Amino acid sequence: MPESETLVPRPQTDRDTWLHAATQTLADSGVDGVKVESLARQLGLTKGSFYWHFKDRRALLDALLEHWRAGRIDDITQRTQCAPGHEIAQLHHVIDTYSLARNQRGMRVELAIRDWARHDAAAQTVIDAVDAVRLDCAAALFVAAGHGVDEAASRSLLLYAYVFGLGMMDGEREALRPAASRAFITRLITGG
Amino acid sequence: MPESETLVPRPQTDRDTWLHAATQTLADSGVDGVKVESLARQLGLTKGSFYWHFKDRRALLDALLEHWRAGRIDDITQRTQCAPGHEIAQLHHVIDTYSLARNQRGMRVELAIRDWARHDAAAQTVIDAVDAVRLDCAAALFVAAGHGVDEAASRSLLLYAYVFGLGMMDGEREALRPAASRAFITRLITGG
DNA sequence: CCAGTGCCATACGCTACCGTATGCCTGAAT
DNA sequence: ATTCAGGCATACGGTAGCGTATGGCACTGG
Repeated sequence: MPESETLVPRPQTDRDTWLHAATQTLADSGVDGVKVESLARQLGLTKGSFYWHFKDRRALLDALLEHWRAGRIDDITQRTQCAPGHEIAQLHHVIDTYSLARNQRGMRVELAIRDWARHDAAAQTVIDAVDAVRLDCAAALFVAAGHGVDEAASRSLLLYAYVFGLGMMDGEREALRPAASRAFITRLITGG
Repeated sequence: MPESETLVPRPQTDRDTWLHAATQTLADSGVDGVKVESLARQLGLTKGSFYWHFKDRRALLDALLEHWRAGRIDDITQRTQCAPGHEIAQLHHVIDTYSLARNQRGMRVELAIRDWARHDAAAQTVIDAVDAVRLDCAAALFVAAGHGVDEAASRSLLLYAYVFGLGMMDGEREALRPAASRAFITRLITGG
């Protein structure tokens, strides 16, 4: 990843290296797997580097949360915009995006953070914020498609509970589910 | 907890004390929170006791998994039997059992094990076995209610993905969801 | 040529675990 | 009463991780 076209003399570029490695480890092993010395070994560095970029381990975790929050909210607002009349198709696309296990890495990060949030208030706050945006945007699409407000909220909740529940149950091997089954479920959720 | 009415001279009763405490900690803090010395402190004992009952920490975790597996499968087979003609009502009851957050402790244990299963093969095996039974039993109910086999499988998957996804998203505060919303979703899933 | 700062390595003390070795105590069998 | 095993405590060595202190090195501005 180049990521080298800024005018400013480039602040914190190596900080992002640590962040990226931490996110990867989070996805693979959960929060408790994100250890300073472990990441240092993995990056061919030492703790000396880490503690120059971050105050302590908690600062890394907080930065990770904030980065994820911003990225998710951007993604959601983008993905839930569409031309009038295509709302249901857009919702189908949202479901596919999550359950088709392309970008399965995103799902693993998400599940790791959700689990983390069960013991950590900061992570829970981020999850709540992201979920609120997600549910609001999806409900807006349902409303635009002609559903009532309450029904729109219910369907949105079902939609996200389903995709995350499926991500949790299916794990890697999602391709086993026949496409016809996924399509049936998608139609049931969206009412399309 | 008395638990003192057996005829046999009572094998491993204190072993179960460790198992129970471990399950509780698993629900509260995840697998990585289940530590031998931590549990010992919590029980007012020492490691000497633990290593008499268990070979090592892994043996405790395996026992925990096996205990959970057996309990779950018993529960499922019980809960999915019903008089002919009441299949959909029974499925509604299954959904309520999971999502009504009574026995929220069960959900926390379940989520902790599911997260654990992402890095541990033994836990994944148990999860797979339990899920297979769950999906089969639910699908059998849908079939008995008159649905086709494929649709029954799809609805069963949606049912459990929703229930666990909701448990993951809602966490503790499930009572916030209006009953009407839950009822709408339940009808959508079961087709009732 | 020198000072200063960004970036990193080395080395240290501390704590929390795991697992083992061994000793103490109590109750039941003989 | 003695023996013996169940059930637990104490004590030890070993590892992994956190955070700090400090030193080195490269580059840049003066």
